[in-house]
Amino acid sequence: MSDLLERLRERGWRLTAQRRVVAEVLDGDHVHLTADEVHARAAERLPEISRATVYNTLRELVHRGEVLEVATDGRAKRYDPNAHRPHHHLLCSRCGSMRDVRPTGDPLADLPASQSFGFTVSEVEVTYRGVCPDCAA
Amino acid sequence: MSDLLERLRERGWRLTAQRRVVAEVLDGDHVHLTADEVHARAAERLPEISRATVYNTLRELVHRGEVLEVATDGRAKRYDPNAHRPHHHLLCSRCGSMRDVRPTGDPLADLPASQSFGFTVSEVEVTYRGVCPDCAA
DNA sequence: CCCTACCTTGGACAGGATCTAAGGCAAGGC
DNA sequence: GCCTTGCCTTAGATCCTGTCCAAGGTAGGG
Ligand SMILES: [Mn+2]
Ligand SMILES: [Mn+2]
Ligand SMILES: [Zn+2]
Ligand SMILES: [Zn+2]
Repeated sequence: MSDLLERLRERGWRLTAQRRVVAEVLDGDHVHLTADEVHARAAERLPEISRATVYNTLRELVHRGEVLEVATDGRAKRYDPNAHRPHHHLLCSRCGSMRDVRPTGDPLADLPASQSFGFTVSEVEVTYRGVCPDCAA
Repeated sequence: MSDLLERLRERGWRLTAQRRVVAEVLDGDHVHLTADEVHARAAERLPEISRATVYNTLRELVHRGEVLEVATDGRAKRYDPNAHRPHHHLLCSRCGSMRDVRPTGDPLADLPASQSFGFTVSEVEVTYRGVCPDCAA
């Protein structure tokens, strides 16, 4: 993730301790943390970091395409560092845990022109719902 | 929609004027209203109806499977009376308007077992994003 | 080492949605 | 028809997520 910070710094981003810990927290596979979870984990390393800064940093990382923002139902949005390899999600309807999945096939191609209603369609998001092994036990 | 009310009454639902107007407002194709929009339209017919009752009624209709609840990013949830014919959505990323779509193919079948992570997968939701004709103009 | 534009901070604020306690009313039983 | 009772509705408080603000702090180019 440090190459991410380096990349952003070259684009004029100031490298602060707060941004560094947020980036460090957002690392790994199948990571889908809420803003408050990011804040809690960042605060373990940098206790004085504020909620506002976490929100600001997440918003900018999303805006620059480095982090994905995933809305799940009524709950808080989740932040996903795995933004560079497109993927979809498998969501446990009991506990809310998420896994990354890469289904076969191209859903974008499955939308016939007769169903486009004049929209310029650019993106498709697929969410599978089910019960995870832990919740099924 | 009156058969819906009749069905619910038989299951012990009290038939009140408030519930009737909410059900009347939620009728038609491509209908995806927010709770406040439902409230506004219901209030045209029944001015004293409260926001709380609209929320209560919507929650119960969703819980009984008569109305779909669709979460769109950061905005308010939308309520969709077209719950009995499964479908997916095409969402304008500018204005938030939605259309019902029925893509070809079965995305559930596109999730290989190797990608299921032990989940019991029961449902899939596909959201196409784009720009609607009005917003493109 | 300075300067300044950018960044961080706590707290106020806003919108969506839920909860509460008090009074209202649908509908079954007489 | 009218009572009764338990469900329903209501206004307003409250909660949660996320944004905004004004004041002070600091990264990093010169
Ligand atoms: Mn992911
Ligand atoms: Mn729909
Ligand atoms: Zn689970
Ligand atoms: Zn639009």
